[in-house]
Amino acid sequence: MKIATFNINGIKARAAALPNWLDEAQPDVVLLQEIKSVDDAFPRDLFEDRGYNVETHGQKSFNGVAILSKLPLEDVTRGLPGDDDDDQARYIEATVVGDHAALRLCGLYLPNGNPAPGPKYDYKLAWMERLRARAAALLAEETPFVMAGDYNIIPQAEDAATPDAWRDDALFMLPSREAFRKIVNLGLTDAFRARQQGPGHYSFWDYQAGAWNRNNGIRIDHLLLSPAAADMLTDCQIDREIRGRDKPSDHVPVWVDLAV
DNA sequence: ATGACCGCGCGACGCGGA
Repeated sequence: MKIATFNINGIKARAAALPNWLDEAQPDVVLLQEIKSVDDAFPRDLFEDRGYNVETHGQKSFNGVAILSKLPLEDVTRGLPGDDDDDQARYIEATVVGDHAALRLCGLYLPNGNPAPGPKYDYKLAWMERLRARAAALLAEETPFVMAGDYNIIPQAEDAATPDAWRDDALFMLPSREAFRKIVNLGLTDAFRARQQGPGHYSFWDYQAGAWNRNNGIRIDHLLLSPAAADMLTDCQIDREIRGRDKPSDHVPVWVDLAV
């Protein structure tokens, strides 16, 4: 089962590039972030015509997550537990049933957190603690799961082309990386690092300052696997080249193949 | 990060109905 995460930076702006990539890459499941659309305005037909089931959790202008799946999506839940006052659309879960196992899909768009310090940074860290609690709850249930999305976290210096430039940024500051490690250290596997080592692997390049042409990227889109899901891992890749196409998102897809 | 962007909603604007 090929499962991808992709921050598309606006579904309307990606109405051509996203279907093109789907037709080529043929993922079974896609966790989308930054749809920047309310549910009613999401162009479901684009995906239903290609055989995908569609579940969205949108809001006006900002954020918004969705799941596309060739398999039926069951027990869909919207929003990250732990704060009833949080009205930002950043989290969605659903279950797919494979040949051997049921798999919980957790799609997330973790807050950027800049400027730091400040209220946006406090929100990021609080959100990460809620995500840790959710991962711990799923582990306690022994539900195999994939927690994937735009984490807005550069885990290590090797995950940035110019790490010194990010030292005081909310994506790379020590408390951010500690909060990320606290989630991983529950027993989750960073799928990409289970398959690939070394520097130079990125999932985001800023639109500004020729970042793509200079390969000034960062790796911030991650798929964290529960132990049972990690045992099913057969591949993990970054579809880097689509960043160079017409009207690209500033992120590219990252995907795993799981023998579910 | 940075020389270099992008997407969105809003409002302006044009249009049609009162």
